[in-house]
Amino acid sequence: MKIATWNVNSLKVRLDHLLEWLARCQPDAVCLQETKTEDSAFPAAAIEAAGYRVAYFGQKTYNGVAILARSNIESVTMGIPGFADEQKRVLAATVSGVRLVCAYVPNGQSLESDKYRYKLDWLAAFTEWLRGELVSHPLLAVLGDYNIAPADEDVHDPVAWAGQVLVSPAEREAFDKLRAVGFKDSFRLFPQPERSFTWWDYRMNAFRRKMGLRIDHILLSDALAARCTSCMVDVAMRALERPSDHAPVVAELAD
DNA sequence: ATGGCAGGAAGCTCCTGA
Repeated sequence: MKIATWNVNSLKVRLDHLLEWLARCQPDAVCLQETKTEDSAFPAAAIEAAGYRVAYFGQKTYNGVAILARSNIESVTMGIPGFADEQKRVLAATVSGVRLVCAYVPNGQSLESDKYRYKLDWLAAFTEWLRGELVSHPLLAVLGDYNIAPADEDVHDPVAWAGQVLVSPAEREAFDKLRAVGFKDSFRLFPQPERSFTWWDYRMNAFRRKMGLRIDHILLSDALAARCTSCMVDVAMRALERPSDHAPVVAELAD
């Protein structure tokens, strides 16, 4: 089973890229973030024509998540239970017996921002929810845009980024705490190229200059990590004309 | 020290993202 996560930065703008990528990559399940699309405008027909079923939880302008799968999408839940949130950032579903959580973690904007406090509160609620989910769903994968670069090797210039949002100690502690619930960062289960990133700023030719961050992740429960045979970043998607600023991350699970 | 690129909504400019 091939599972993937991709922040598309507007599904409307990226639909052609998505369809081409589905045909080339042939993932069994995909978690999308930043669809920026109201449910009434979700391009379900085009995606279904490509052989995928869809579940979506979106809003206008900001946020929005979706799960695509080649087999049935079951037991769909939206949001973090018990955490009041106007922003549509979490969608969970079961596909082929695997529980998938699609997450768009808040950005935080800056350490001084109210949005940073929201990010940390959000991560605390997310982590406690997943602690329970792991008990009821041992085959659990949490895929998404975490907006956290877990370690300095995930940052093109750790000195320049030190103390900023996406790399701050409190955010990394929150990521470590989530991992400690019982997840492995699938990307780090395998040797990887140096300077592997999943996001590059649109400005300053950041992609061409390899100035990126690794902030999109596929976390796997121990039972799924034991079945994981590969994890890679599909960098080619960032090199296209009018790309998303994020590249997909793809993991393979043995049957 | 600042803005830089992109998308969306609104509407000819601003907010947000990361």
